[in-house]
Amino acid sequence: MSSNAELKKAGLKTTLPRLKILSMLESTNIRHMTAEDVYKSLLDSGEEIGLATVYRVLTQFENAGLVIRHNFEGGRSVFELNDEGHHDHLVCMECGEVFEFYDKAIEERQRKVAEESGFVLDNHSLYMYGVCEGMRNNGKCSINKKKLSSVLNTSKR
Amino acid sequence: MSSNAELKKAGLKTTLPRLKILSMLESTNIRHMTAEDVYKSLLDSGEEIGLATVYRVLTQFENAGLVIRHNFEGGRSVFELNDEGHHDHLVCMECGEVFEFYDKAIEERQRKVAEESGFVLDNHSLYMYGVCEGMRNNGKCSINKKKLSSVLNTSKR
DNA sequence: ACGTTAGTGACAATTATTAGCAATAAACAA
DNA sequence: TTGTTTATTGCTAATAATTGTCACTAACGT
Ligand SMILES: [Mn+2]
Ligand SMILES: [Mn+2]
Ligand SMILES: [Zn+2]
Ligand SMILES: [Zn+2]
Repeated sequence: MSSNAELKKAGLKTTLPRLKILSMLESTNIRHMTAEDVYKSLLDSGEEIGLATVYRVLTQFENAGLVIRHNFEGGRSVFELNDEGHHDHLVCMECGEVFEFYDKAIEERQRKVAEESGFVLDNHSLYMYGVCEGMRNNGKCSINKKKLSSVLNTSKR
Repeated sequence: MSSNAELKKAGLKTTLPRLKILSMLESTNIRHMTAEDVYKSLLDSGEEIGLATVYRVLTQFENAGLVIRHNFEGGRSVFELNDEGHHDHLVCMECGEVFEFYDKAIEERQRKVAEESGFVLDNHSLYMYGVCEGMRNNGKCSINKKKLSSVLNTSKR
């Protein structure tokens, strides 16, 4: 489906900034970005969009279900396109690499726990932090460090 | 063990502010508090401690393993005493109530997933968000709302 | 008690994010 | 198309949470 149609389906007027942000998210090879990452990425490709607009649009996308917002350690929000189904995250504290996974057993147990506690679940986040194989073995990760910097918390950047 | 000894064991000089914060955390019936909650709670009991000191001390406690920092939805850090063992959290988005749970199966699957991905795990956080039974049934929760306000994100307060 | 050094308190500075508002640009009917 | 309406944008200013600075104190060891 075209970005244009995606926006329409989400009930959002198809404006230039929204189109640019959405198609950037769809074409980038970095799945998890902060608002500022998005802003800079657009700047790099010659698109001038105000930072405030980026924040606004990302929040609108979140409410529309187009993107997912994450609160990894470190405080700032990280966004990813909501294209694949639900999954959870493994974050390397050394290089910032993010591995995604889905574990049926975990999801089922979560439902069970919520049910037993009388909760009606809306959503959940499971973040696991550690050190990836690459960083342990040869101190270098398979993916571009610089680009992923935003996932690491401030003290480590 | 006395708060005094706890600090010593953690390698922290036993100062008045640290003692007050630690013993407050040990005696309060609110397990999850923001830095400002801690600050105000101390003020209420007549203890004057600078907010910056509260932030500093909580971070020191975190590094020493005395407290755990949480990043629930909404952005701000929430702290709890690291006295019981590890557990995960169910947060009610209506009233802010926090339920704690521990699920062996989930923990085991997490270890498995990490291992398979080549990660050496350091820690993890599993937060589930929903609506608790009390809020669904009669719109009122079993615990003091005002005191828990800090757990809810800004837009809902 | 005394001196050394880490810790504190008040306040300034940052960082991430949001609010306000005049200028634009979609949508849509004429 | 063109004009009208109204949402959206791009500044910039404002907040909220947290951290940095630095002179003043208070622990700790002697
Ligand atoms: Mn993801
Ligand atoms: Mn807890
Ligand atoms: Zn999950
Ligand atoms: Zn757990």
